[in-house]
Amino acid sequence: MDLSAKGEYGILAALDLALTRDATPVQAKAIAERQCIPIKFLEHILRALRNAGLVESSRGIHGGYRLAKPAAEILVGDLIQAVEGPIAGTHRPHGTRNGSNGKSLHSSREILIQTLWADVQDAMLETLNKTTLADLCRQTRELDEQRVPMYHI
Amino acid sequence: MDLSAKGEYGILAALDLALTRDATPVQAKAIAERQCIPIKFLEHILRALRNAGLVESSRGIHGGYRLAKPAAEILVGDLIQAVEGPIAGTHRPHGTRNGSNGKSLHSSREILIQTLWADVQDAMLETLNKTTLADLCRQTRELDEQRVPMYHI
DNA sequence: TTGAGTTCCTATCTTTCCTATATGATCAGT
DNA sequence: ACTGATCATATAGGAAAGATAGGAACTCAA
Repeated sequence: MDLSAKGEYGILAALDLALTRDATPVQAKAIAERQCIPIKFLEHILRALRNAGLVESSRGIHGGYRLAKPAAEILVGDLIQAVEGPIAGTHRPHGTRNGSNGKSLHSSREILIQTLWADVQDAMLETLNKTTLADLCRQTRELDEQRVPMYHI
Repeated sequence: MDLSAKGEYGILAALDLALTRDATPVQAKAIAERQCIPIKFLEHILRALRNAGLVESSRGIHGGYRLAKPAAEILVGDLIQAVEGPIAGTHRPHGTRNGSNGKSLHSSREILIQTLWADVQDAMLETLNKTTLADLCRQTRELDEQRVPMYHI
């Protein structure tokens, strides 16, 4: 039950955009270098974020990416789902593969498990949606403040 | 974020053991047929459940499996973790792969994400542990009672 | 208009993990 | 000793994840 690389990259990329408050858009290349993400892989992730309406892009010589809304309005669950696909509603119990007959003898047990797992997914989503991108920004700055001064003394 | 076949099979197998109140142990073959699980695959799962101390086995001609404790004391989270490995404490952020130097520049962001995901795992586990095997038994019987009578009218 | 730099898109490759199977060893009872 | 079950390890096959390749489309500046 690990977080996928895709998911982690998505959060890191969005966090990078949120922390880089700049007039000009941020280029994928810059994000890739700062966050140590393979550039070609990052392009897919940024496209997913863009298709989900979380990020805007502009092309051409001074192109790049920026957040489509304030960081406080972007939930971590939005980022994960944009990149990894929807969390809920994808589970097909192993008995539902027969296309023709809808008999499904074991359905009661499978409905049970399906419901149980739906609860798990809800809990995951709820937890992810407790944190906004703005929260992550603040926490990042707090952590950095605790660390960087160590090297200045 | 689907439930793996392993996880589903594990729950189904345990549920089968719990519902089959019998003096003699239940054989893997019987479980496999009832729950539509490939027998050889089921053997792995039953072994995992046994190693976790959730199930007891006896060999020989009248061998088979039975629950090692009352169904009310077996949590669904126990079943899942027995079969799929521990849910928490496995995540390695993608920057922690360098064996030698412990500099880890991006550590603040990665610690952040790691903490966030730990919360998600906790939420999953908490949800899974809200239900015991005995609960699943009761729910199964309730669902079956609602269904079977339909065919008797 | 041309060229450079960027995003956008599709396809492919590589690796890892999941599912399932195969084979045989080990054990218990008749 | 024979039968029928669990136990253990190895491995095949396929799906998914991770990463890469190549070029089309677009924007702006010189």
